[in-house]
Amino acid sequence: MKKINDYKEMSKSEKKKLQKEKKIFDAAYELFILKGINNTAISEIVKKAGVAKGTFYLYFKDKYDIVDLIIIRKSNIILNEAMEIVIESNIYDFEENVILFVNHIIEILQKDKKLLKLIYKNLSWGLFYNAFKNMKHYENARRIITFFIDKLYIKGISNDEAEKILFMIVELTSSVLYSSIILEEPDTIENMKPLLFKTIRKILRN
Amino acid sequence: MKKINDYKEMSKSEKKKLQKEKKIFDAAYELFILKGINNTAISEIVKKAGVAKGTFYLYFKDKYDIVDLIIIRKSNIILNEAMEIVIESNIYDFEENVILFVNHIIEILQKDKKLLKLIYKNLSWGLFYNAFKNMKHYENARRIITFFIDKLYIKGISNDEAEKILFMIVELTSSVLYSSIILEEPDTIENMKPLLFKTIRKILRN
Amino acid sequence: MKKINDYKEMSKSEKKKLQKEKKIFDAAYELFILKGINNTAISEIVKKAGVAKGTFYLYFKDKYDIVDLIIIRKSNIILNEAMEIVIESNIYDFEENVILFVNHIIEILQKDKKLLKLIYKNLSWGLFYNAFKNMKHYENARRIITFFIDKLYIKGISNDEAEKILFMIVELTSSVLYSSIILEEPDTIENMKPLLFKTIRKILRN
Amino acid sequence: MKKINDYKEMSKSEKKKLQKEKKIFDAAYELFILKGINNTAISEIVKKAGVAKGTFYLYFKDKYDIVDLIIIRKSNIILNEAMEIVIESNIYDFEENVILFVNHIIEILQKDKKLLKLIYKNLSWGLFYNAFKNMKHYENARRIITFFIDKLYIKGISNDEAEKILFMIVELTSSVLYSSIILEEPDTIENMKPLLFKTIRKILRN
DNA sequence: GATGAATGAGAATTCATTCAT
DNA sequence: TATGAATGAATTCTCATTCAT
Repeated sequence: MKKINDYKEMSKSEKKKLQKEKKIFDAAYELFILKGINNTAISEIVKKAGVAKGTFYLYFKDKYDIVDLIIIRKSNIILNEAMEIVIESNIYDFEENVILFVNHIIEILQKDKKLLKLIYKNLSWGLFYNAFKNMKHYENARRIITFFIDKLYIKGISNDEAEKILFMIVELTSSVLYSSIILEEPDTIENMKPLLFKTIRKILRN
Repeated sequence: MKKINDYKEMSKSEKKKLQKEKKIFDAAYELFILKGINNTAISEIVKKAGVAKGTFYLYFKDKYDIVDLIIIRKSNIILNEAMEIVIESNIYDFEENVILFVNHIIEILQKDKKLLKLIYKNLSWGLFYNAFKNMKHYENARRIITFFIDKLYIKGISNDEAEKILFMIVELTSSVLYSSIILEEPDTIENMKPLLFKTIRKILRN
Repeated sequence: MKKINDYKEMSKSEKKKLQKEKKIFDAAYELFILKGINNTAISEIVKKAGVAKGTFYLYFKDKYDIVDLIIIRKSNIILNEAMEIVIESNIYDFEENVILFVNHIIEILQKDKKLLKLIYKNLSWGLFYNAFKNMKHYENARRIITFFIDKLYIKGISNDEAEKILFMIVELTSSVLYSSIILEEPDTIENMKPLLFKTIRKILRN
Repeated sequence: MKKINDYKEMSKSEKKKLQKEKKIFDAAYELFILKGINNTAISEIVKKAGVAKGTFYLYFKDKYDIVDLIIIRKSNIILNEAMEIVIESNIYDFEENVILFVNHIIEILQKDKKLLKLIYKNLSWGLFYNAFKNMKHYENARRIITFFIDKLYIKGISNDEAEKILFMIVELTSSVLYSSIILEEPDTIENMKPLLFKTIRKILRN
């Protein structure tokens, strides 16, 4: 079987293809962030990417195909960074771990409002969860999920329930993030944070 | 200022105007529910409403103008119903009141998935909250919000914090509702309910 | 009920609409004749007609909508002319009538090869026959068909069979016309004519 | 000149070429039958054939190049079969021979409506007639044509006229076939048959 | 000979908005 | 007020053909 990651072992044309895909992906990402998905025409994407219109359809089904990819890839990066910080902190209290984790995500998305907007409006738990659970490329993200679920299991919570708790924390966090960062409702993220963390702690306790 | 509610006191032409507005509103609602907002053209709305295209622009700025109205009006109805049930229950435990309240909302939206979809995808806390807080027509909804905030105040929670807690409960509930009813992720609403209620109780406790 | 033909009684806007339809129709006809249907873009039609692209779709479903109209209208004109000639000839022999009739059609289409091409390639008996049989506007054409069928009835041929014989004469004639005029195969129309007439006579005899 | 038929004497690479051509031809035929010519893209043909896009252009000029080939080859097969039946019948009455011949063609095309559609819409007498008259590969079909013309010659009809009569019978038959089988207009093929045969007999008689 | 990635012109269709009536 | 014909920019998507490998 062909190893996907071995960029070195790829033929020249395969590399070229990958680069072309990246060009289109990057152009789309920038435009989505800048003008929103619905206001970005494919003709703009290909123009920015410097490829022909037809080339777009060689690599993607439509705009929304790219949106899903963006969400998965970007989330993956952020989640990995957040986990990295948790590990490096050398803190072993689970509640603190979660707060640390969430806090990093907040900080990233606070800086990148556009990305937050894009992710929030197009995220579905299924897309997110299954991508990480099943796909080859997202080993790390999968490990994060498992980490949380395992920790809750130790606290006497079934895997099934743990998964649902995780889901609720994610949903609550992303809702609060979106509303407070983008709309500043009901308050700024700075003012929402203490209550959000308090609420997450409550949810994690029995 | 003209009193809006006094339908009886209106002149004939004013009544006609209101009826025309209602026709357009109703047609738009049905179509949004049926085909989604983006897939509904103004030409379809006016056709269904039986008015001319130009007439639409006499009453509304664009499609999204109507969407906001729909959300506010429909939410208002549902919230009032839910509050009615709380009052009629003669239960005076606050936690139970909230659960009863949320449960009714779940049951309504479980039956009307289309409306849930429409509301969830286009709801913003600001729209919702401010509409009820400030507008004449939504006295009841305003009273509900005040009811909750007062109850939390008695428990020693500041109005400001109470409002945020309310916000979080609303956001969490709507996220869970949407995901579980529409996508059945991470599980059906029936299976999510116990955990959702448990979580809400946790959030309400100190 | 509104009389369709009363051009005089039409409102100004109705007249305008009719003129616009005519403009598009005429432009399309000329282009179809000139370059063929498949090689004519709607953008060319509207450009030639001097209207906006959207206007096209206000009057016609697509290109082929116009093709059908062209065939029916043009056939109607030709058939009426041919019948006129039969009547004016004061010949009362049925066989001669048919030959006279067919001969006129040949002469018209011999002069207008482009129209022949258009008609032949897109004609279906159903379109043709039913249009004349049922539509208000084609009283004369209907009367022609009835005339032939009646004459054959007198000769002891059932209406049903008469209709089929008519169909075969039409099909044979149009095939021969198309092949001989457009492709000069197997011979020129002049050289085919005698045999075609002979064959038609044979078909009409018992 | 290279003998085309000697498959055995071909070099390996020549065989390979022929096989590749056949693959493309077969794929195109199936797709044309299935979806029509205009709705079949070259990319689909090569995909089905399992060759690269560029390869198509090594063997054919365009889609329509293949269409002509299909018509000639398929017609050839059908005509040969029909002739076979005439010969095997041991009937020596010419009129009966023609009817037998036409009847077989009807039966084949009645079973293979798709092929009928393809052939009819793209058949021109010239293509058909000249292919059989001149090309090496269609000796049998050529002999059939000669057979009919000879028989008519015996009846005192010049070769030239005989050819035209044949043409008219073919055109009439194919028109009736197409219209009755595909469109069921003016009636089903079963109901048209008696009249078609009667008409053909009339045409053949002096 | 064979490949298939890349091209980009071009087609059909939609639809919010305007404005003369 | 109300109408609805007209607009035309904008968008998506297709596909025959080329050409470097």
